[in-house]
Amino acid sequence: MTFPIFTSTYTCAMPKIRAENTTKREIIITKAAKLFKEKGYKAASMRELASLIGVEAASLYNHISSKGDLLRLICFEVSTVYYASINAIEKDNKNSISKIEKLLRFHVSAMIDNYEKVYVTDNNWRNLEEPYLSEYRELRRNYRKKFTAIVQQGIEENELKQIDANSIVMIFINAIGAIDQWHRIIHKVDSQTFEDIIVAVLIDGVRK
Amino acid sequence: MTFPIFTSTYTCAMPKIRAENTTKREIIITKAAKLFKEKGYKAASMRELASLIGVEAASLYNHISSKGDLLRLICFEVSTVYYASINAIEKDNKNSISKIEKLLRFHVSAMIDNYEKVYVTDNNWRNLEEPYLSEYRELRRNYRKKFTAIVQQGIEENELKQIDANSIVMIFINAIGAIDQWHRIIHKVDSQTFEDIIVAVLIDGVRK
DNA sequence: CCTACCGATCGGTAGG
DNA sequence: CCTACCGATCGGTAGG
Repeated sequence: MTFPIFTSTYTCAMPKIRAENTTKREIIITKAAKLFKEKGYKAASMRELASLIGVEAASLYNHISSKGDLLRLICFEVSTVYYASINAIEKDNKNSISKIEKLLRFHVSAMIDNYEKVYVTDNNWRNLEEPYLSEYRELRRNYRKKFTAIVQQGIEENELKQIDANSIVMIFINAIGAIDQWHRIIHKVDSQTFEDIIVAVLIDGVRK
Repeated sequence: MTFPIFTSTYTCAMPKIRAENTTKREIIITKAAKLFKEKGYKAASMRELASLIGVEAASLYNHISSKGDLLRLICFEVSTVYYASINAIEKDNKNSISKIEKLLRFHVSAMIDNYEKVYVTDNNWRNLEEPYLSEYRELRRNYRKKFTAIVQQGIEENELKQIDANSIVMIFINAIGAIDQWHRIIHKVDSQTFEDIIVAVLIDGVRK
């Protein structure tokens, strides 16, 4: 069996959010993302994080200020990367479908390359404390608005079906979460194939 | 703007998992689902649950045996409903696309009608304790296998694109989670329209 | 259904 | 980076 299908207009290799962990602080953040992903933010304890790193809990506080701070750092780092991507794509003089494809491929790549941090952000941002919670919520809302505008453009230019653009964006953003499950299991298809499948299914699903 | 599109083959009205809460025990379970959804299982406390119901925390234990038991009851109740649905659909003598549509509509309806319980199950089942965790994991795996078989049938009968069936199922199951976001916001489209959109986008996305 | 209370664990600080 | 320890909160029990 083969999985042919979609001619990629873009290759969209997204680098890791950070190339290598050098400082102790960065090691703590990375390990925290891994632990938060496995246990959930609330269920993860600073004592367990410390033991993963090989120090006592109290020692963590020489490098970071609190547990909530770890979550905040992760969420806003991910958000920054997402904004950089959509801001660049918005300025493209491409048609809507090309922009959407590029954005979908970015989402998939980001999810694969920065698995833990993206997962933690998507699933635990509600645990942020004020004022960061409100700030993050606004970033999220605004990101979705930008995404919706790109879809709306495609509807108006008759490239896409006449469907509510907001609904499409909600479906797309959720569908991409499938990568999480792809990541967990023995991969019957490689990451590039899976990316192609997601792009093909979603774009053909809205294409006129 | 209108949202035409998909001719529904099935109407698939799924009733609420339980019609009304009569016993105190059922009230506790329902309120627990609501609380677990809002705060997450770990972050929700039995004291807060008790106060929502108007009793002291200790009094809860006259009706349920533990916090973990509440989660178990919710997850396995949802699972039972899902199995009833897919077992019925499997036996249909319909083509693959009709079965998939019916299944998608069931998922959407179940998510809308039993919002809190389905949400809690999808997002908190990892907090189940053994042996229930293993049991639930197996149920989940097996459900997905049934779903995949229906998709595979469509691929082999040339109704669907030649794409890895597992990947399609992962995308579908995740995409349906969009209802959660639909549920949170001011509804620009009603639930029936949103259901139609999801079905249209996903089925056209895999249709040959 | 309540009061009273338990042992455990949490995030975080003081002080060195 | 550690030991020692804090106040708070947790799930749950005893006893009535």
